[in-house]
Amino acid sequence: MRARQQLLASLQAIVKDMGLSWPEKATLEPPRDKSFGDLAANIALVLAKDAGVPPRELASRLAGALRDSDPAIDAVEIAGPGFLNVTYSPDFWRETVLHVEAAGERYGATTVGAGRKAQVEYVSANPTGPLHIGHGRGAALGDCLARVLRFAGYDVTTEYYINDAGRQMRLLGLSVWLRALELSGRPFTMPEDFYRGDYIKDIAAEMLAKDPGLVDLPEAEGQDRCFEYAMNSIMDGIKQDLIDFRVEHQVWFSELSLVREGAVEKTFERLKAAGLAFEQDGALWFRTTTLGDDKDRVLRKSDGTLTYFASDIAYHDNKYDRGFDLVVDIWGADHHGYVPRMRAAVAALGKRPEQFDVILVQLVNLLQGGEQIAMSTRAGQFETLHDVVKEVGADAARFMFLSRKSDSHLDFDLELVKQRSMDNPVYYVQYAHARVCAVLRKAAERGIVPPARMDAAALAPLTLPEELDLLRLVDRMPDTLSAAAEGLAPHHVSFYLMEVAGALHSYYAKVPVLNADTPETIVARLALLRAVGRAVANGLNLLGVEAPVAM
RNA sequence: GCGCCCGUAGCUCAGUCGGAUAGAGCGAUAGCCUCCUAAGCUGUAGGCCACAGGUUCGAUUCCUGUCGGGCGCACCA
Repeated sequence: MRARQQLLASLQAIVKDMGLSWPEKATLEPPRDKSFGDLAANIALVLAKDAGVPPRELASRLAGALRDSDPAIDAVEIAGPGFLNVTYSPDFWRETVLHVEAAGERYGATTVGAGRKAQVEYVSANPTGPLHIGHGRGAALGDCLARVLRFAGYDVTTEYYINDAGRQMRLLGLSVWLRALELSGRPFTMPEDFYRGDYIKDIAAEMLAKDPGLVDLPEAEGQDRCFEYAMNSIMDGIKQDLIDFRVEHQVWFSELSLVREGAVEKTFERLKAAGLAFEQDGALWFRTTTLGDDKDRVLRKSDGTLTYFASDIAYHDNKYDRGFDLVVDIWGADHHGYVPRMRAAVAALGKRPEQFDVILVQLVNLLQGGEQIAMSTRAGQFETLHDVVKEVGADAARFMFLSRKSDSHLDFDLELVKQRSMDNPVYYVQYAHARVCAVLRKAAERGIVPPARMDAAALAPLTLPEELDLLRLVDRMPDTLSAAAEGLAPHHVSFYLMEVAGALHSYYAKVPVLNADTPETIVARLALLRAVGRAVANGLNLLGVEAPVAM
């Protein structure tokens, strides 16, 4: 926000001149009530004690200095216990259009990330079956967060961790193998905990069609082959589902590769050297209790196999080795008990707590017309991400996922998501963009095209309160986006867009653009709409939602 | 039993580092197309911010406790 930055600079200079230091608790923010001006500062309240002056008196001194310091400021008022309510001039707000025009597709981008390397790991579902709706939420969130972080100046890498080394994978191979035996009429017994989904049978049938001799192989080799084939087949499906959902992963990282390269053993040595690993009851333990966990954790089980945790530590070690300053993991909320031990691991690797973040995504409740759809293994009921995206479209699904904060439960109602109402705000926002485009298109048909770069003076006809409101909103965009990045909270983007869309629809209904009184007013209003449309388009792009030019 | 998350309008949810009179949509209800896209706009009703204490100039926000809901508490992943 230009206004915020400018005011911050002015106030900081004034406070410094008074021989005082800028307190951390000072805030500058748009007040709830518009009559309180454009920005409210609590600096006098926070600083009063240090200055040894009552808040209102300090506020009065600051106000005087502020009025003299910046000609763009129209008014400074002292309110309540000592707030400074600052109002900027209409000219100042009109310049917002010029800033949008200059920045174009980059409008809203900031440099708060300062080029720091960040990694976002998300989805990372075991390749034992297709992605379901819950994975979709994590996928949308991770993908959007990556875009938001990039826009805020981070150097972001997106990654999917493939758990291809554990017990689940052996079980997958076994399940396919047994199905293959079944399909070939060979004797077999199904254990309790094998994978039962129909896709397992499909994979087995597919393998037999290509190689009927499969079932004649020795058991170990057959199961190995089944595992490899099944995993690749399922991973291909997962990758395609993610592509269809417009979700990007730049790196596909194999757990098995860590084990094979000895990275896990190397990590063990590291922990042992730090005195954090010990043997007990035939197992290798990690003393996470000294680092905030509530019990110690096993790394290598007494049967010699590794725990998932062991390779996950090695994986995170690998991440930091690749130079990431910030590592963000997105997990299902049912894994929250795993957080303390991972934090302990990161600490053991010598990293600061702020270099590691976990976003826990709450579960998704899939509904149809208010009725809960059972997430059973039974096929056909839109339980997979693929089916849901096919049914409601990527735009609506993404927007729905991204308009809740991640730690609240999400009711995903297929009927509502298909509806064109405010229950499904994606249309509301997209419609705002389409409307802007429609007006600009119609203007062009009449031969009216505002210059790509407006002249400041040509914006003077923008005097209505609604127009200044729109400009203030657009000016706020960079702040909103950087807050979303720093808070790892993409839902701020969605809410911001709904607010902008609301202001635009309201303006559209109330103020004629093409039928304005003078040609100068028409051009100025077109330029305003174009700027608002640009802001909406940039925001939608961060959500990975299309900004249609017509609806 | 212990730990984490949640509790804000009838419903679904926002509310940033503690700020001024508590926010939106849906639903309810009353209106608005001779005029740039009605997938829209304008009004009205609707609140003990779960409850009780504490911290301070000020608490929906921070702390403690209680109640209610969800999820964890593996040599599973």
